[in-house]
Amino acid sequence: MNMKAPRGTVDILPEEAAKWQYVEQKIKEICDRYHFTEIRTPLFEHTEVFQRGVGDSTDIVQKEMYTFNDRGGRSLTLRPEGTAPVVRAFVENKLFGLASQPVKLYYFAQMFRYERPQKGRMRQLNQFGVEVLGSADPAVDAEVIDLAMTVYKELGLTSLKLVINSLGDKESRENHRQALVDHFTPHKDELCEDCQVRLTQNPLRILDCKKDRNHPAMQTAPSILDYLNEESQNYFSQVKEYLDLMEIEYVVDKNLVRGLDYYNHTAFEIMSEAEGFGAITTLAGGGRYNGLAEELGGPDTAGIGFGMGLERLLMALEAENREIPLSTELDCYLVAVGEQAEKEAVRLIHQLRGAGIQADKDYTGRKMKAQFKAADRHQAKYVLVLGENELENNVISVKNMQSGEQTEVALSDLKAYMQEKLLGGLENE
RNA sequence: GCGGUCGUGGCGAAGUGGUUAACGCACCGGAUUGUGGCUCCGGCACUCGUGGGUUCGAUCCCCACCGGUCGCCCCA
Repeated sequence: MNMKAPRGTVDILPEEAAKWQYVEQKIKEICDRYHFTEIRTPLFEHTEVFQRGVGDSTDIVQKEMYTFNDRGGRSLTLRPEGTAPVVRAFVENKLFGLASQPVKLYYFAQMFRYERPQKGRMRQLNQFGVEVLGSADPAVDAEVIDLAMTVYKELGLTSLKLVINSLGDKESRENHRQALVDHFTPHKDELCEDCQVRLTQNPLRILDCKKDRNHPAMQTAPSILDYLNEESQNYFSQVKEYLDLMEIEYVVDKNLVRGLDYYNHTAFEIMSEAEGFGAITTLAGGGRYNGLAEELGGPDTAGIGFGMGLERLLMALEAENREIPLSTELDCYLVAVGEQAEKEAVRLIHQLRGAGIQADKDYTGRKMKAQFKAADRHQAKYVLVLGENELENNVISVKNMQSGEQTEVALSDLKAYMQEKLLGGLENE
């Protein structure tokens, strides 16, 4: 019997989940400022969406997808990335017809990739992502990159590296592809196995092969940047100009290729340079994908977006020792002794909660001393003691755990008293 | 998919082919018959990842599997 979480998956427990909430809330707030709105798409799609969208020759489609047949014989796939589903939804729901263009979307979603897990690589992973459809303005490329960088910066990360490149338009890509084939074919036997396959399937990918990195032919390989036609060159320089205007630092890496077929023009990656971050340094990656909507059955629509790994974001925050502000205090803990008191406690606690006050009590039958310990553990600001003495007089003892002061309050006044103490004025701490 | 390494209580961590598997933290109870953070005392491992095998006997030896971890490939 295997009752463990499947390989490459993890449970996010309350303490950790609080960090996620903080990060997600912060990101949503930034999206709001950039005027992006949320989209939620299904966890799985027809397999063809990814085959056509992401590309058959990609690693994702070839070996990383969680694909299964449902009871109706349909081939479905747990989404391995976010762009294809969002573009599919854009096309299917005819968002290209909306009055407000471009359509600026963001999502938080689980992704699934069948890979060998390691630090920063899960089989189920969480991504925040953004997609802008309906504009081929280079300022949008810059805006999307700016948004990603802003998320990291506002969360406190500093050891970042933004890498950009241009893959050019269709014509530029085809010319470059041919040049690559011509260049590497004479050296085919000297390349690694993977690259020999890439030579015919996707020669562009040879450029970011780490095994063949030092091959002499690599140094002299034709750069995409030399094959950009005028329009593509112009586009790329405008993107860079906008980044410069916003004072966003970047480096151009002509070997930045990105693994997915749909990319053209702008491609970018954001990496962590924090110490001890591990072998995997990519925090987010994205690019432009003009033509993808058409590939998925819609009108020719320009698009750009990125995916940001949230596990890796949390790791980066950890690596840079960024404290996540978490409130762990509890307003009040109710200590009840005796059967009657227990009953009254239930009524009171319900009342306090209804008044906007955090309240909790013991449910394990602990003695008074142990209940106080529990209150301490929960970092309760106040402990409300209800025992026989209090019940007799229709009062409750309110103890300030920090000062140690304790006073009696009439049961009928408790709600108002606690509201005053906890929610009343800013003068209370 | 490939290679290295690891897998003992809630957590951290000793340990030996052979009767009761150290210790620390946490937790529970008591000293203190209604009050926390300190101290003292006591309690807390009938799967030592799982399944086989070797052996008179295995947590410790061997094999397989599962999982973690680090790296390769590639990516978030």
